[in-house]
Amino acid sequence: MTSSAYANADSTQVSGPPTMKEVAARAGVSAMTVSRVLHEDPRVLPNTRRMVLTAIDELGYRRNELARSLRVGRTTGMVGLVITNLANPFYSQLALGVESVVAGRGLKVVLGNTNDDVDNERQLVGDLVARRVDGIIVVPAGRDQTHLAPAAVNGTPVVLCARPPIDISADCVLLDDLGGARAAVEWLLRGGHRRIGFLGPPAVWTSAERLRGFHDTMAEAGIAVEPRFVRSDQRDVAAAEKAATELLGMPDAPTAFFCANSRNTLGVYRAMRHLRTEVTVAGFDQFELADMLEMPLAVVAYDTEEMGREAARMLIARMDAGAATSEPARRVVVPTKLVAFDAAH
Amino acid sequence: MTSSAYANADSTQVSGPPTMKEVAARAGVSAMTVSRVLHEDPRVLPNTRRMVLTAIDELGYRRNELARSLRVGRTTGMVGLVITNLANPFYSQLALGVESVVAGRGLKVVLGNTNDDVDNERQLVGDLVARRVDGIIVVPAGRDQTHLAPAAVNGTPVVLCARPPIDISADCVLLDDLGGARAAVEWLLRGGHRRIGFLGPPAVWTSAERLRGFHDTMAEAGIAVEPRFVRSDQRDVAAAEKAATELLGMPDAPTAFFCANSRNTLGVYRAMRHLRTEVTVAGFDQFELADMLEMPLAVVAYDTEEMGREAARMLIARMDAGAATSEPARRVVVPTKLVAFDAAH
DNA sequence: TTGTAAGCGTTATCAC
DNA sequence: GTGATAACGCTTACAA
Repeated sequence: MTSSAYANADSTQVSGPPTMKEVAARAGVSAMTVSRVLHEDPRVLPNTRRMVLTAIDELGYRRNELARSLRVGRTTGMVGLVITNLANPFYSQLALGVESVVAGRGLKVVLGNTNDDVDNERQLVGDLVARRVDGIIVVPAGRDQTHLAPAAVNGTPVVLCARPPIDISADCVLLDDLGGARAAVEWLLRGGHRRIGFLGPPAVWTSAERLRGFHDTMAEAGIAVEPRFVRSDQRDVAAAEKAATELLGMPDAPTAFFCANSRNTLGVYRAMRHLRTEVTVAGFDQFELADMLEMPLAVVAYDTEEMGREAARMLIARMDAGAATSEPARRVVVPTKLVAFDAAH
Repeated sequence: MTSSAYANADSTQVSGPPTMKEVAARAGVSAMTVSRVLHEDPRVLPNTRRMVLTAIDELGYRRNELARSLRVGRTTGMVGLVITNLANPFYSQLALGVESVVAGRGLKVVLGNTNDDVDNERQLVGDLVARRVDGIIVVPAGRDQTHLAPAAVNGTPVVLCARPPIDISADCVLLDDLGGARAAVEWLLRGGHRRIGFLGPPAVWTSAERLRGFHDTMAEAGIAVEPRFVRSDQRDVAAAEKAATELLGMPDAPTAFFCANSRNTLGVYRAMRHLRTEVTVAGFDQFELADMLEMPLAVVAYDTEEMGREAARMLIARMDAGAATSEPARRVVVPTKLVAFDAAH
């Protein structure tokens, strides 16, 4: 009957959420008995139990999980997820995958956005460790990963995502960037293309790998890559369109492009439409309407959510093993699949 | 010199992260002095300070924020964010907005995904309260919001997002669903359309409002809405395409559609292309390539990230005011803007 | 079956 | 300047 608000109003000052002691007092028992009821200890008498439950209900009591984990030892039921940019669908799908696995274990996700800034990342990770999360999944922003080393995080399990560990030992889940790039470029080569351009974002590890795949595959086919056809600092569609327009305006322009992400693919499409030309594109990332574009197109598709799920599984495995384990770091590679679309319409 | 790992190895058993007491012992001072150094208390002697800092460094010590918030009172520096589906760009942008504001205050975001299930939501919110988050932002999944009432969350500040409070008092940030819908339908009417279809997802509040805007505007124009032209259970693009195809196959088919979200807009576009017809569409949600579709199109655009930012601002205002305040619940409406594209290409 | 005491890691308060 | 003590809310170990 009495709501929590009224119950609190008894005291002169609002005193925050009700505590176990208050419940105990109201039920006329000791705090331990309340604790036992909460733990479904079968030894408490049905009567006592009922009184405690009533008091809990009346006060709107909830056990303080912070205090609990302080006493009972080390596990807080929270895992940290440190990503570079939530607005990017890649990362939000990753987050979804992580969340789904982690929630299945009753764990919560504490989120951090780094904007690809290593200092933010260092700070965030430090904060998560200070909050005693049970593990951390991070998409590392840069080459400096010293703050992710086991010693730096007091042994908190860490799983890297999308980019590999550098100078530290840690589990990681990677995408098959190299394989995907090769498949894409081979598709262009099979189409008879020889003058192929590359468009990508500034070189984080991922796009560097994709560029490497481009170079390797071209080299193996005995085709020289023209440096003027390689552009890799387009962060958004507009920049990509501009770069594509420039390349397409060159003498002996490329007849095809390999794009390291969907923003660049979209940029080429826009450039092509505006110039009323036709080019062939193979690009990383599946995207909405890819099959409807009037352009010979293939995309490198993959399951981002699965990457997140796998990262979460690896993390949980480490957590279960306890910091004690010194199993060598694992590395899982998520496969890619080339999906080609007809230009016909 | 000595790394945390080695320091721990002193004891027989790995004993978790180093504590303040261990730092104190190593520095030859009391725990209080360590605490004071951490608080930059000017009274500690430079020498003592240095010894403590050294010990901290050697042990890789980090203050336990959980224990800290237990002692120092109520604030954990975490806010809960409970959304329905992270994979939906709407929610990930929302999350980004929330994160950016909240991070500016040194707060962390604890994430929860409900999949639009009220039971999940209830559970999640309960969990967050048990973890003593300082506030909660939630996109409520259903009409039953009793678990979000102030009493149910022990007075933890709650801000609702995208959907209004029902039978409870709470701050909220809404999108101008009604206004956006009216603008969209008016645009179609100005284009001379009379037989207009409606396509939308199953009726959560948001799409119900958009449907209401459709009906209102049609009624005011003195045009009868044909029930056979109203379909609202398309959850994805494929279902939307199917529905659109059916409507377009009817005798006296619609010449235009108002779509309650981008998935339905995309479905119409696909149907149109496959049927080689032309229809006009006005739809909620901005999306990539909207300007490139060969179809007379207008979209209702809005700033999702700003919604998140606003929600975070409201929450922080409540948190600062303390649970004590009984200011009436505030309601902020984020405006929409109609963006029309030329079909010309 | 239930209660008491001690302690998890930190800090406010009051001594020294 | 620095330290002892108690307390935050809870639970393990032991006593009654």
